[in-house]
Amino acid sequence: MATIRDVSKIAGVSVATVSRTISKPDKVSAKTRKIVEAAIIETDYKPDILARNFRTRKSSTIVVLVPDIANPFFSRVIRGIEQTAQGLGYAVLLGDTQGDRNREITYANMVKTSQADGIIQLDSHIPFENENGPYVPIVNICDCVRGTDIPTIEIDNALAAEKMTEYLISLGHKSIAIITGPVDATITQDRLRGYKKALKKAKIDFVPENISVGDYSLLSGTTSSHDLMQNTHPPSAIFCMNDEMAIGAITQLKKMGLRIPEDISVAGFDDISFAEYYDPPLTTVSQPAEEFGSKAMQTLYNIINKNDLIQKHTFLDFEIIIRKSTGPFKYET
Amino acid sequence: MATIRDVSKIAGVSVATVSRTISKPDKVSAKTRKIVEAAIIETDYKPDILARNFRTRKSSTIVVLVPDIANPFFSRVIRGIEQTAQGLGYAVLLGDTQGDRNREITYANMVKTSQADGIIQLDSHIPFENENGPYVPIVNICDCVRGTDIPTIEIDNALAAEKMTEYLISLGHKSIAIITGPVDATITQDRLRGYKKALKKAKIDFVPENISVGDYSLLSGTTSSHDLMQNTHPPSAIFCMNDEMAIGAITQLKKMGLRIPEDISVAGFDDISFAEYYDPPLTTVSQPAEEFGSKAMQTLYNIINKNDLIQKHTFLDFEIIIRKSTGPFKYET
DNA sequence: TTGTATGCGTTATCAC
DNA sequence: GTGATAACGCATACAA
Repeated sequence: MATIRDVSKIAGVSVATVSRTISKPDKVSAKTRKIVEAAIIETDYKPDILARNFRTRKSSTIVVLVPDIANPFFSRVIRGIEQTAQGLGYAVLLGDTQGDRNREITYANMVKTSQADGIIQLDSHIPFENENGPYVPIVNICDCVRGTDIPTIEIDNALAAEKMTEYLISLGHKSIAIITGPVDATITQDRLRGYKKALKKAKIDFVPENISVGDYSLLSGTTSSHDLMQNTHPPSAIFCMNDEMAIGAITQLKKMGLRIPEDISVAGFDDISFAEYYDPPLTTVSQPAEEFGSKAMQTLYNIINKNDLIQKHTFLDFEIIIRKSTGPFKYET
Repeated sequence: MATIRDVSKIAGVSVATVSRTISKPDKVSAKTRKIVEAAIIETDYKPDILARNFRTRKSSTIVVLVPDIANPFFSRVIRGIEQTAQGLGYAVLLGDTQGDRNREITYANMVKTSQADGIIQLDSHIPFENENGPYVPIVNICDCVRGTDIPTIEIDNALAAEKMTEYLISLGHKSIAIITGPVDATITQDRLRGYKKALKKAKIDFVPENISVGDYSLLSGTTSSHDLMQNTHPPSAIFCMNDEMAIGAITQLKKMGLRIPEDISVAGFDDISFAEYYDPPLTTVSQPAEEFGSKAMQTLYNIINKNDLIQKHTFLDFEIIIRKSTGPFKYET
């Protein structure tokens, strides 16, 4: 493998000039630049990235912290991150944390040791032991932490939940249950707030019984929906905080002999690819998953390279997708 | 940040001894080891990974090449890789190639430049421009290249397809269509072989018309199944090479007014989590996705570290999962 | 078992 | 605009 020294010898210039030709071409005269470039080709010189990383204390690598890569929504986000990272010359280290805080911290430490230049966090934690540590480039997406000045990228979750609830109300539903994510997550609280707001606007009493806490899994959709139907006043519509739980719920409700949407409406969140292909096709909130990733990577890039165009808070658009899993409320006959 | 020199001063030993204490503790006397360890704690010394990587020409990082991370089966495999990699002290670089050969080569070059120590390839290419280049630790999984000596981890795809086809035949089906993946993929050819073998054993003529080439997407399941039903002799069963295409197919067939499985049977491959929750629940071939990943990482680790226990060819178990999307063949009434 | 000394390949500082 | 040279922090060959 040719080194920078080999190139400098062949080009008849110093190693410094070769280095400059590569990283700051405008600081080299056109003439010597040509000579050096020729020598680089002749020697088939490839800069030693490890040496460069070591010297510059940069790795051109970012780590993405994800609770679970097998979640279809997250994997789309990661695809968006990866595509944009490639374009910007960054590699993506995968940090599947399974929600484990220690793993988050382990990965976050890779930034402190310069193994990575920044972090994209998809969960609603701050992955540091103490916030007073050294400055770490980070952006928080999808499920954002409140009360910090960490740049975030999200949709207006409260508004999205409000709109979906309003839509269900517009269909005549008055007893609308909701299957949530983990209660401590910001995203859960935001969406719950939107849900309650819509109820209040429609002068429908909020019934605590109508809330069931899920964990975003298919299974939790089935168990939660089953539980909800045991209520003294079972709901006529169920709003799930992701599509997996909605699909789990529909499966369960069908098993109980209910027809969707004639007997009960079900709505989801995310608009994963399967939503459209389900039976019935799922009414849901569509989120721009890839754009989440791409915007996050772009923002992180700006932070790392101290571009002053850092937007502290980016809101992306969501869309209510109406399909066949929701329908008008019908009184029992 | 404390360096190895700071530690050596405090401990009153040479930097070499500190270095040894960390990487080859048994080469240091118990007494000095204690002293050094105390000094490490006192200074809160953390080895500079970048310097170490540079010096040792190793990165403790592997790259995984995946055609599409958003594919639920692949994301489970990657989860398996990542979990095992963490345990072995390796970081995982994500290489979403979108099937692009140039991207594969770009990522593969990271190994040649020591930015990564090895590769796990999930697609059926060899990610090198020429095979005569320097030796690169690599393992190939899921969809394996033939005729190379690259270690592979796979299920017996031909056998799995044969068994599933046999099962459909046992239900009385004689016109069994198959929706494949890309024709040039090893996995497609293997499964096709198994399918044909089962037909032959049952003395059923192979009908080229019964093959439709898909691309593993939901959409291709719908278009392929639609096409197949236009055949002069439409099939009474469709075997799809993944669950997404099976779900796409069922959606399409239902739209055409067909009942599953009364009018037509559909089987998939992979047993993704949604398979069980579909309506009807999908008959499919279950593959141990996480185990694929974990076995691959373990094997790659052995190769990188030249453990002699490298198994060139690992076969994992599959299982035919019979659910409700397949049923007995019924003559038209 | 331990210490000394060297160098890995690059970038950055400072002269010229 | 260019060159000489000093780091960067570590691991290791070799000497002791």
